[in-house]
Amino acid sequence: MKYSKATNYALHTMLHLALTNSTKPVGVQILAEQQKVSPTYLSKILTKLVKEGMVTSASGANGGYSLAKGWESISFLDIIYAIEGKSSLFDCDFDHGPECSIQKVMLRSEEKMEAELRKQTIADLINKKTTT
Amino acid sequence: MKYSKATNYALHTMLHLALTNSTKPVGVQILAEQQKVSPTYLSKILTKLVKEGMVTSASGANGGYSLAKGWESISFLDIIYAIEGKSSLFDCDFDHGPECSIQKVMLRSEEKMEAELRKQTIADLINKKTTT
DNA sequence: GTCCCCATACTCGGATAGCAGGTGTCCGAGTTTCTGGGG
DNA sequence: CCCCAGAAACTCGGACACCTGCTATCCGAGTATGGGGAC
Repeated sequence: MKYSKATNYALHTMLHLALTNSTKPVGVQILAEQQKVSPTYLSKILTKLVKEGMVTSASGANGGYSLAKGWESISFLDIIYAIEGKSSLFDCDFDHGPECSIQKVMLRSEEKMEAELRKQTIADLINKKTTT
Repeated sequence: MKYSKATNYALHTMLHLALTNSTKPVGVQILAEQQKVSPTYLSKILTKLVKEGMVTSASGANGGYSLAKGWESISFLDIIYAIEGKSSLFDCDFDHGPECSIQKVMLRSEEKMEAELRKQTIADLINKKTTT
């Protein structure tokens, strides 16, 4: 089990957008060059973030992506959910009674991680001096 | 990102073995029947647990698997590691400096979950009356 | 009655296909900008 | 000098292959059991 590379790209892109605090959109090619990814692939990933309302897309020349309003409150968990989906990490689809004690343990543990990811925002990283 | 089904099978099998507190080994067919899985597939999974020293395998007639000594201290995390591997959930293989601030956040969150999984043992579930 | 041997049945374990989801790529549609000619 | 039209360049977005890793299966090797015959 691993987080997908797409999640990594999404997180780094969000951080990059936040660091370059530009009012103008940033083109995909710039962002892709930073991470050594195909621009078209990164575009596909960013589409998901747009649909979640975290970033806005601008068409045409000098177009690109920029952070949406209220981005300061976007947490790591929000980004991960946008890419990986909101479903639980563990699904016990057996039929042993209404509640599976194992699943309860797994979900409780997962909640611990999510709680931490929910506290951490992209904005937090900027204050601490970061690497792109 | 999801936990593999194999992990689910492993956890349930461990719980089942712990509940049937038998000194005699339990055959794969019995265990597989409980979870509606192919016996050969379950065998493959249990092999990993054997290599980690959590269960012991007995060949021959009336053979099967049984919990190893000291099983009371086996945690969820031990089982998950045995199946999923011990590598981190998140790998940032870029080259932006020696430390990736994003990865640090991810690892810290992952640690929260692992700490919870490390506290939970199979033996804990038995005391609380469980479903197979 | 006791011991030994053999056939049997059951088990484990590694090697082998099938499939799904993530990874990556390509091309078409749409939009803003810039340039150049005409008024 | 100002305005409008057209072309161009750049962008986004959905649709299409590839490939690693999980899921599942099959078959061979090994071992403890149980029965039967000999002593």
